[in-house]
Amino acid sequence: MPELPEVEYTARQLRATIIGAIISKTHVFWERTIGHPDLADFLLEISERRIEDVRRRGKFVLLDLSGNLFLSIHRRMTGNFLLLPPGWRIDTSLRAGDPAAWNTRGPTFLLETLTGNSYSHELQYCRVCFDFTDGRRLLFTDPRKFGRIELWSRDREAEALKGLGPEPLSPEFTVEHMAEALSRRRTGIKQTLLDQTVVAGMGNIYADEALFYAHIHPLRRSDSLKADEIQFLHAGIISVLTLAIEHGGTSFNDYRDLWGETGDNYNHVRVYKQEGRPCHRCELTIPPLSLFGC
DNA sequence: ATTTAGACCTGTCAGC
DNA sequence: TGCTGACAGGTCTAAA
Repeated sequence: MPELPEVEYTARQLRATIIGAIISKTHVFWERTIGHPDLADFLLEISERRIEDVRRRGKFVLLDLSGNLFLSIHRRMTGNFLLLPPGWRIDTSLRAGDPAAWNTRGPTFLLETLTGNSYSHELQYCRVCFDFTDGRRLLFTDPRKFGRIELWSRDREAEALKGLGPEPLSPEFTVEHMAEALSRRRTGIKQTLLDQTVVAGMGNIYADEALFYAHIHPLRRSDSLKADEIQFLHAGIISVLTLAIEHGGTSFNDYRDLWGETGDNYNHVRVYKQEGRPCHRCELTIPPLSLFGC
């Protein structure tokens, strides 16, 4: 479940590897992965585009393309990128629309040179494949099919990304902004942190971690937080995200980097899915949510 | 305007 | 062993 740090890390890897690459052909194996425009226009418009830049906004990876276009890619739960070197043969005979491609687990890849390699599990779930003119391939794999890829004109970026709140690691993310947003919410503070209009890029892991940092219970009503608590929480969000980026993201099960490797922030998580383990702050073990203490 | 429930998906896992 | 059902997880839409 990639959140901001995982997306940032991936964006950096893509920036270092695919800027300048030209898309020669795109294969779509699960049509609903393409969210905009419709599939026919998507395939028509993306052909022969050069990748000019790689950006990140919230949990979106943005690929700027020649012709004033950009791709927005949201991995949702299980989406991942894989960059394959030249020489991999894949069976592209299955296309969106083929019952076999729609109803089974995905295309069959013929891996002549790397049989039994660590990628095989991922390849089974390839939903979209971008072929580059230099022979490399960028795959979008996504077992649960929730991920979305959209193609937009760059003048319509605001429309494509509408509803996204401030970037937590930029100056636009202020304590004042958070205080204002929290004062209008009566739900639990964790749920508010997951609202992308409040702050872009937070998910389950880093919401939990930031709240632990600030000594705030996840179920506290958002509008009950005092000024100093909001200040701590603001600092906690920035701290846990920055640290996680430095560690290359957190892998629990699905997250992989561009080469199929797991991140190592798992070893730095304090509370997310840590029930029953020793607390980093007191001598007790971490209790279930309802009893969350120190 | 905010909040909640349902939909989208499929691998995993507990329980039988 | 094999089956069933619950569950996870981010975001969007419709309904409250």
